[in-house]
Amino acid sequence: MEVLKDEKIINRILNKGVEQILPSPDALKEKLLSGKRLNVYQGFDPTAPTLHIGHTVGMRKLEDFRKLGHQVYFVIGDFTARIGDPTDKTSARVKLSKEQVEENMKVYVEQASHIIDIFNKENPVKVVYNSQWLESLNFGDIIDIASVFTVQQMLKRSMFQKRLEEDKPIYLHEFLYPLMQGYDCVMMDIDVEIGGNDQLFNMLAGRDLIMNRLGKEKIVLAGKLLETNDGSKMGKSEGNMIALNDSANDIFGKVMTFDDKLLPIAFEILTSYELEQVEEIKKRLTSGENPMGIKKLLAYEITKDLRSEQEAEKAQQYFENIFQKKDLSTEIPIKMIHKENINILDLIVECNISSSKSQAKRLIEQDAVSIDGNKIKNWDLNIPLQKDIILKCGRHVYQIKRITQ
RNA sequence: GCAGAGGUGGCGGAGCGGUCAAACGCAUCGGACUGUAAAUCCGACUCCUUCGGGAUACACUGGUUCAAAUCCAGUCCUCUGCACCA
Repeated sequence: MEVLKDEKIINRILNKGVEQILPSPDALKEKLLSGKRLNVYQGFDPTAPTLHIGHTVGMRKLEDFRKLGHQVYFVIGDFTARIGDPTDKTSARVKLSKEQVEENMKVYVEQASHIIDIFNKENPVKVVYNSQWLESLNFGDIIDIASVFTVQQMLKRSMFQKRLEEDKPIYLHEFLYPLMQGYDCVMMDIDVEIGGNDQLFNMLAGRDLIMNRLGKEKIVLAGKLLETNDGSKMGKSEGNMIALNDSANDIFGKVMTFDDKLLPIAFEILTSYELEQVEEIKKRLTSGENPMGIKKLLAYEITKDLRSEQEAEKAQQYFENIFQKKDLSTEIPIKMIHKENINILDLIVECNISSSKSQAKRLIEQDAVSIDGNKIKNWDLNIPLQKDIILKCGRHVYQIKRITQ
């Protein structure tokens, strides 16, 4: 396949959502203009049962490279996942079993295909598993690789520093993680590696190794992370981590809980908006426009890319009806109950809103629960299921239907 | 191996014989206010309950006591220092 030099795409690769490019943006630009077909990759460790929205940032970049005709590798880090990346962890990570990892990676390619045209006819992406080469390394090979790095180099990492200060253990195998990632690069003869900025250290390790082994300079492209400099961010701990297997309604809803300050960065890294359009958004925000409307636009864009236009439209309607107009008549998740009547506590537990009856009881005491719009005050209430009812509990809404057998 | 310090709820971290389901902070969840934003305020935050209570919990296992997260013994684990350096 011929390599294109589309100015617009190249510009996007170099600037949009980029935190830093090493050794320099010019070095990358030069390679992109050289006409040579580059080997580009990002690794995804199957440590969780689903990819999340943070992963899509790199995937969009990969797609741009693919469009230009470069060879893109979608690397599933099935081996590295079992070791555990120490990045950002102030304590050692529990190692995953081979079975867990296999279970997790099942859906990764399918999910990624929403963003990357993996099976494109002209220029398909190569999906590879790093256990393919890492599993067969022997101790001699590993020592060989390890000899390229120094302990001082490893200890530079801030989270190792932190653990040293806190007298927490650093296990030897944790030093090996960047080496493995570096070895991936060598095996695929990588020209450009893409990853989040938190992956910088690991990616740089690969630079050293590939220089040592193949005598060539790998370019590292570190993407921006979804956070603001005052600490607002999206993540699991914020409760609004968007998993790629979330429903359209959930994706839309979770975006709506983003902190306003995240809007510009979110448009830049999570949507297909061009940088000029992102500037436009920023202007609208500073001009005093209600951020809510802009956030809806963001939610729509993200939902559309991850699902489809139709689903995004439906999700927006759902959101507006349920949460803004407080109209409970539109489509809401349906829960089937096989009984004629049910205790309110059991019902809440059935719907997975809370995991225990005690907790459900507390929710009722806190005025969180309503049925058909009426607040529930007593926890010993029996709910007759002669007709469908609407259960609302905090931000969860369910329509309850009875199944007659 | 020796010596010292230590292991408390999702996390950090008090408590050091009864009033401890465990201070305080963070995170989380509800409510108020809103835009399912932020900020702020209020409340909740082991499980079960016939709502009176009950059952488990402070690394593990035993013991002492009317009574243990708190005292004793053993076990496991972590950290620090020293020793060992094949």
